[in-house]
Formats: sequence, C-alpha cells, structure tokens
Amino acid sequence: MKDGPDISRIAALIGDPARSNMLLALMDGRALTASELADAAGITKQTASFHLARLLDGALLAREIQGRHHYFRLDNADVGHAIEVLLGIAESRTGNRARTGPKEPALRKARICYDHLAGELGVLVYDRMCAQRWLTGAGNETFVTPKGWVALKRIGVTKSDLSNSRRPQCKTCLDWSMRRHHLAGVVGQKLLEQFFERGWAKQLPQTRIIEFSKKGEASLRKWLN
Amino acid sequence: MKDGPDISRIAALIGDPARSNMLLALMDGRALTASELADAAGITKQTASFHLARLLDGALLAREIQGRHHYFRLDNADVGHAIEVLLGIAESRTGNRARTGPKEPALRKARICYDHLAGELGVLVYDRMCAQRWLTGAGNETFVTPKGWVALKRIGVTKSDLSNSRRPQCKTCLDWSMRRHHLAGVVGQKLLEQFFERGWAKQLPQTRIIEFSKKGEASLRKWLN
DNA sequence: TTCATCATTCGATCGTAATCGAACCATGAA
DNA sequence: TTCATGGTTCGATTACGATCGAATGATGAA
Repeated sequence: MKDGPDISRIAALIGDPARSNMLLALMDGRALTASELADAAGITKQTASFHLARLLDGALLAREIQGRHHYFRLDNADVGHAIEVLLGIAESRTGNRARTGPKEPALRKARICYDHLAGELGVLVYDRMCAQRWLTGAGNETFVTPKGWVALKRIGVTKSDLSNSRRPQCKTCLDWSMRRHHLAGVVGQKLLEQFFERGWAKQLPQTRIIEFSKKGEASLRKWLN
Repeated sequence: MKDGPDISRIAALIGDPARSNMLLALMDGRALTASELADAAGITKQTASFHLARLLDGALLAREIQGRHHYFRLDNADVGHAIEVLLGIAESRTGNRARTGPKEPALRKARICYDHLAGELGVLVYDRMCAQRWLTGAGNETFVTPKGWVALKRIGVTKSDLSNSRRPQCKTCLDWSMRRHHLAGVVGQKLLEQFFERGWAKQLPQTRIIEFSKKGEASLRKWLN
C-alpha cells in the first residue's frame, strides 16, 4: 500500500458534496469562474476557493487565469469519464427503477458528456459511423478512415483541425444511460461544435441537456444516412 | 440537487483508505470474510465491521452468510469498473511517467479485473475473438456468434453454462493499462475459469497478477489462432 | 490614485467520521 | 453445558476536514 496509486485520495476529492457539485457543474465542458462554482455548489467564495485548491492539487481540475477571473475546467476527459461512471452507480442505487440512466427523457435523448455528445443520439452517431466504416478499430483505439474523413469534411471537420492537438483523435466513452459507447476524443468534440454552429442543436442553459431542433435532427440523420 | 443521483455519497464511500483497500482486495472477484478484509486494510475487526456495514448500505458490496463466516464481494461489475477508472486516474497522477498503467510488467501483461482477464492478454483475447467474428456488435453490446460458440465449446464453455444467469453474456470493459477493451460479462468470467482449470494460468496469491505458463500461453494463442 | 470586484489566505469554530477497547451475540465443536 | 472463534454493537476518544467572518492580494476601471 506504500506508493501504489492512491485511489482513496481521488475518490475522497469527489466525495464531498460541495466539490462533487462543482465537478458536475463542469461536466458540460465549459470553464467556469470561482464565483460561478461557489454559486453552483451553494457555498461562500472562501469555501469554494478552499475546495478548488484541493481539486487543483489533485489534478482533477485545471485553472486558467485571465485578468482577475480564474477559470476552472475538468483537467481531462478521464475525470469526466469517472464522474459519469459514478453517476451511473449512484443512479442505479437511488433510482431503483427498472430502466437505467437519467430520469429526464431529454437527458437520455441527448446530453453533453464533458465535451462531446452522449445519450441516444450520441450512440446513434457512433453506431452509424462504425457501420459505414467511417471509423475503424476495436475497443477504445478508434481511427477515422479515409472514407470517414470525406464524410467529416462534408460537415466541416477537417483533418488539419486536429493535427496540432495532443489529445487522442478518437476515443470511445461508455454511455451511462445507454450502456453502450459513444464517440469521445477530439473528433467527438469538433463534431459537437459543428452541430452547435450549424444550429442543429443547442445546450439548454444550466443543464447538460442538448436539444436538437427537428430540422437539426433530420439533418444529422441525413448526414449519417 | 435535491433527489438527483448522489455521486458524492458513492465517492465518499470509496474515498476512505480503509474502505478503498478492502475494495481493492476484492477486485479479484473472490469473496472474502470480514476478518480477511480487516487484515487487508490493516485495521481491527471492529473498525472493519463498521466500514463493511457502510459499504453494504451503499450497495457497493454484497454479503453472503455461511455459518459464522460472512463473505463479502463487490456487488456488481459496475463497482469494479468504477474502481478501475479511479485507479487509472490515480496512477496517471502519482506515476507521472509516460507509460500508462501499472508499473509491474506482470500486472500489465495479465491481471484479474473483478472476475475476468485484463491486461495485454485480455485485450489480445478480445481482439482475436472480434477479428475472427466470434463476437459481434459494436460498443458495449456484444454477442457471441454461432461460429464463436463452436470455438468456445472447444475450450469448454457451452451456451447452457450461461443460460440461467441474469448477468449479460458479454460486456466490454475498458482496460486501465492498455486503454483498450477486454471481454467482461459471463463469457469473460467462464473463459478465465477455464484457463485456470486447464492449468494454463494461475493467480499469484495476494495479488491481481495472473501468471500464464509458457505452455498455457502457447495453448491460448493456438486457440485464438 | 481611488474604488470596486474577483479571488485567496488566515484564524477560529464546529461537526462528524474514524478508530479501538470492551462487551455482546451467534455459530460450531467438544 | 462450556469453550473458542468470527462478527457486530456500544461508548468514548480523537483528529481532521468543512465552513465562514475578516483581512489581504490582485486586477481593471474610473
């Protein structure tokens, strides 16, 4: 037990209500200021600052300072993934109802998972992209095929957009409500960005829900054939 | 924040060193007695009993009473999955070295993940089974093909073995060291069982390491072509 | 410079969770 | 019955972490 990975340290960081509320507030991938996070958790600024320092120290959060504003965001997608898994367990305990996943149908349909699309539509995107051989590779190591790049270009995501990023291009992320995988990684992020820019979807304020317009969903399905 | 899934409750349960040590000790899928767990965590029986009651209450553990022995095991594979994810984060924080995953090469090669095989060999099994169309389906919903049942029968796993289980037959589990998927679910469990029975591999006591004999690994690779 | 705002640090308080000794309960063996 | 063992409950202690008021640092605007 000496120098092994200290799982309890990480879990304890998430295990405080104030901190977990702040982490949940960051699950949409945005960066929030200390005051906003204090608000989200319902605590004073001092207390928030204390907790944020701990989260920074544990490298669950990253901070970016702009003038007098300090912006905090999840340090990486792994943190978001851990929170999704814990959400899944917590839900199965408290909910105790037959169907898995979030209660709100809207959340189950489409939501943001750190910085990419999750829910029914997220799984649909991943499935269709696999079925049409736009993606290749088993398990978590997934790559875009040449055919896939053509399709992505049609929607405004180009290879050069991602070349200078250190993040893995594609990853899969286990979907909490669907119990299947959806697309994460830079491609997943850029894709969602395009959905927003094209007006196909927008994020409901203060929630993780992503709402597709009728037209937007139709366009998406058309793109996926 | 009223009645939503309480992620901090779950995380706080894992976030105590004594409890996390007990959970880690159970990651090999076996069921251990209260005394054994007290030992594993380095605490007295009373304290262990206190923690075990909390873990039961939070439904992270399940208890089975046999005479005066109380056996504890992880309540389900989701719990094991959550711990693997946290292990991954903790490792990336403390280790800070380039390569991901456990330090010990043996652990990276083959280890037990809740009740199935993980590590390089675990990923190999999954990849080969997919490549030969013994498994089908994208994401986490995976099924054994007719061709796959033939191959599984050759190694002693038959369809009838699993018919009366409520657990999903096949699941994929994200491998902490490899960052790829390996096979979980009942099939993954039965498969590992066969590896043990055939003497291809054995678990090193007090560790999660699974050691394949030279002959055993050769037999495994032959089975996978 | 002065002022307002955003954030962190300090200090003190408070509550609660972890711990263990001791007692108690249940089971199985003698 | 008695005894030994595995496990839980009770009670008291202890220590640590969360919280907030107040003070201190920054930054940007007037």
